[in-house]
Amino acid sequence: MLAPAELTRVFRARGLKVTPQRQLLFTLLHDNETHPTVEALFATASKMMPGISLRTVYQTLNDLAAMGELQMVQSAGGSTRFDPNVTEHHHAQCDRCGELHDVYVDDLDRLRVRNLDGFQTERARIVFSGLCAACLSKTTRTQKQSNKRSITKPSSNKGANK
Amino acid sequence: MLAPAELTRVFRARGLKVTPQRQLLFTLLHDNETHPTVEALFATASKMMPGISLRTVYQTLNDLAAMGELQMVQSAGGSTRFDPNVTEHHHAQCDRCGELHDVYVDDLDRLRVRNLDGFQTERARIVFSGLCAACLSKTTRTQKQSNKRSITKPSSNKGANK
DNA sequence: GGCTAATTTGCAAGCGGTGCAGATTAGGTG
DNA sequence: CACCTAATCTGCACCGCTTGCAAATTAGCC
Ligand SMILES: [Mn+2]
Ligand SMILES: [Mn+2]
Ligand SMILES: [Zn+2]
Ligand SMILES: [Zn+2]
Repeated sequence: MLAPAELTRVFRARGLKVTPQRQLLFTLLHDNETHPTVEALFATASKMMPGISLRTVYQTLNDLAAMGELQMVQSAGGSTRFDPNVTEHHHAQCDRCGELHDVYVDDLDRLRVRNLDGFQTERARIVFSGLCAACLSKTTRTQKQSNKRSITKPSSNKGANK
Repeated sequence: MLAPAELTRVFRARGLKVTPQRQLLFTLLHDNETHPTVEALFATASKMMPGISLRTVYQTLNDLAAMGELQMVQSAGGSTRFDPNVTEHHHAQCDRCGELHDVYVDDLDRLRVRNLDGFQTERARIVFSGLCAACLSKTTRTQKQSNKRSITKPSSNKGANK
């Protein structure tokens, strides 16, 4: 997602108004890696701007998503999450705490996929699930670590974290 | 999912009753590759057993899912789909007609995943999206085929379809 | 055939999300 | 700066999917 100042420009250029509600959401979303739900954003926004409407949060997020500034992510069973990271990436979701973490896969096109006969693939989304580092350490602190094998071998990770 | 006769045995062994409603759903689900929604199953079931309750369909499907006989698949925006294929597989969803097709990936563990630091992956689910063969042919029949490249190269597919 | 716990059913209610219409306001105009 | 108007915000009703609940029914055991 673009920075608030740039979004402001883009909105005005399109004849869209830059309201205080929108400005607030721009800043709440910028560089936000928590994959927040509408409710989560509404809660935070309400503290800073009492009276803001839940409807407005829905509206603004949908608009941003339609503009390609946000990605919508449906995680099982819950409400839609919004992701200002619109670069190609995937997610790892913790079975215990439910948090989503960004992961990056470079060699997706090397996958051998069977049974795709005739299907023209445009995108692929991967969701890994398991236990996040935080929940894992809470578990192994008390109980002996079972030797489950990861189904993915992590790459060396050189320069992975910018 | 087990065959109806075997499910009957399993249910009785657990002290669960094998009602006509359950038996009907067992057969409707067996070898069903359509990834039906509750509504779809309810519609079909209603024709064969007028008066069956939507609530019962929900109940039974949830029970079967909890027993590991069905996989629940959430596809964006709609209702949950149920999948009697509980072998490890993935899905290709058509952007136009919404249908889900099973696909198989053998070399998932060869993926290089960055940023997984500490996450213990148990499962990975991939959803490919694009256009299915049927929708694609309807499109190319009228408009010149754009030379979009698939992001996955299909494997040779020898013996892929059992 | 009778008993009883499991199941089914119908309906109300919960939850996430959207349609709508009246009140409000950003931002352009003179 | 005051004014105008289209864009926006708000509150509320409502929708689609799913679950909770309790009364009525029934499978499976004796
Ligand atoms: Mn993300
Ligand atoms: Mn499937
Ligand atoms: Zn966690
Ligand atoms: Zn299609």
